[in-house]
Amino acid sequence: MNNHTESEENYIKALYYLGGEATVASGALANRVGAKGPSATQAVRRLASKGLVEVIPYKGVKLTLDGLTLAKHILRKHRLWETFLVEKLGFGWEEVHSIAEQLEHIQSRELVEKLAEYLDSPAHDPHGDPIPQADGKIPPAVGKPLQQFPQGSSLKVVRVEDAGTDFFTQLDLLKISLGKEYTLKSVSSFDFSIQLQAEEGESFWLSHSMSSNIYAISL
Amino acid sequence: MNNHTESEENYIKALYYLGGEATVASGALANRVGAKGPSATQAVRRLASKGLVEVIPYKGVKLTLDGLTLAKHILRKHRLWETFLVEKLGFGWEEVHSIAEQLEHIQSRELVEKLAEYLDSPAHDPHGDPIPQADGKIPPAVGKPLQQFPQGSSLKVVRVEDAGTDFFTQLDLLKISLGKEYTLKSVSSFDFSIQLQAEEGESFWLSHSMSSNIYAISL
DNA sequence: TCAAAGGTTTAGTTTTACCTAAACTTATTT
DNA sequence: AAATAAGTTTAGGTAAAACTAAACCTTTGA
Ligand SMILES: [Mn+2]
Ligand SMILES: [Mn+2]
Ligand SMILES: [Mn+2]
Ligand SMILES: [Mn+2]
Repeated sequence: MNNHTESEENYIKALYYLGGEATVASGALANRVGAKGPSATQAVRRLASKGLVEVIPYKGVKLTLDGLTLAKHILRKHRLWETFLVEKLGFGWEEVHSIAEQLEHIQSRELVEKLAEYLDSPAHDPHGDPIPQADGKIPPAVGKPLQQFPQGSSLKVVRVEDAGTDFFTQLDLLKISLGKEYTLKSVSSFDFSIQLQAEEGESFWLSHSMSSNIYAISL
Repeated sequence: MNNHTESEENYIKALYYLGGEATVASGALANRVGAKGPSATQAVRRLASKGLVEVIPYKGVKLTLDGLTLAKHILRKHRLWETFLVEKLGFGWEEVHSIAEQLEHIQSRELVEKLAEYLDSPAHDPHGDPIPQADGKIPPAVGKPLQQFPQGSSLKVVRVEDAGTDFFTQLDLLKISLGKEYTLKSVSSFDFSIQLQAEEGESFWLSHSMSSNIYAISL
């Protein structure tokens, strides 16, 4: 009941990402793990025989309680490792996801807890995503997309979507990072681009595709 | 030419452990990786097709230059991770080997080098074993077994053999660790046990099986 | 020298994990 | 209600990585 392959764990994590506790179509699952339909059908059957998921043929797949617990544990490891890579090793936030994709499968309860302690039991990873805690509780996802703030608001960036390398590069070019504070000067009603103004320094415009992946709280 | 499975890497590492650049019998290899003969024969054929080893049927297997390079790189990762686990996360030196056995397979050149830097480019792991450097060079293995010191020598413990959990537990009970200095008071000619005396504190006896796994340099 | 012993490889299975092509369900549209 | 489209599962393969049993080399000792 405890030893899972890397492939199994990736399916479990995908299931959690796509549906949480809800039912997910096998095609969506296959797509998420980068496999074809029949591979997912088979994989899901292996998982069912281990009690990690429930399958209703032609209807969909759902995590069991055991599956849910495992999913959150893997996500915990993924995000702790991302935090380690950025905070301790000095990686940029765009580089860590693919390495954490490997590290999340390392099996050692003691390692996870020692790592968490070493990082001061963080509640959020370098992208602002909540890190599931050892007891399975998940801190709330903070912030809302920049669009949802009215003109003139003071806000602080607290989270960014993992929208690929180019997105992160653009963030770096614009010197946007978690914790930065801005005033939302204006919103274009033509293309929904947004003008931000930092404490000191000139203001700049953000395209809709950029701003929709940036989350903030108001100050 | 660059992506290897965990199994492949374990065979390569075993080959290096058993023979270095020399030829190794398939049975010894199988034994080392915890598999049966036929599994090793097959594995070794896969490795040969990737140019990592040379096989002469019924004679033995040998690492190619590529294989040797890979072996040292895996060992580098193994020992860097062991160092990390002890130095940064506070693991005991008996706990780290099995976790490093997993971590050594994480693939990211950048991660290895950032980790090494974070640890101040150590030359030796927590057991005193040399860590292969990025360029493939291997620092000399330091120390010689306690038996080889004459009575009255002043010595410093610099390395211990990985002789299993019970050995490490015993070391901990006796408060022996790397860097500790002792005077070798006497050697029993009956059972070859050794009497050590720390700077301050009472002296104590070490059985031959203990002392033969402890390496030191003279001061 | 040649026959037994020991070690290695071959042959044939199993499980995981992927694939394509074909068959089958379900949902939608006429 | 029937036909089509979309999505899912079945059928049949392949490759890695392990196993057991049987055949095959090599070495050695009578
Ligand atoms: Mn990530
Ligand atoms: Mn993964
Ligand atoms: Mn080790
Ligand atoms: Mn290993």
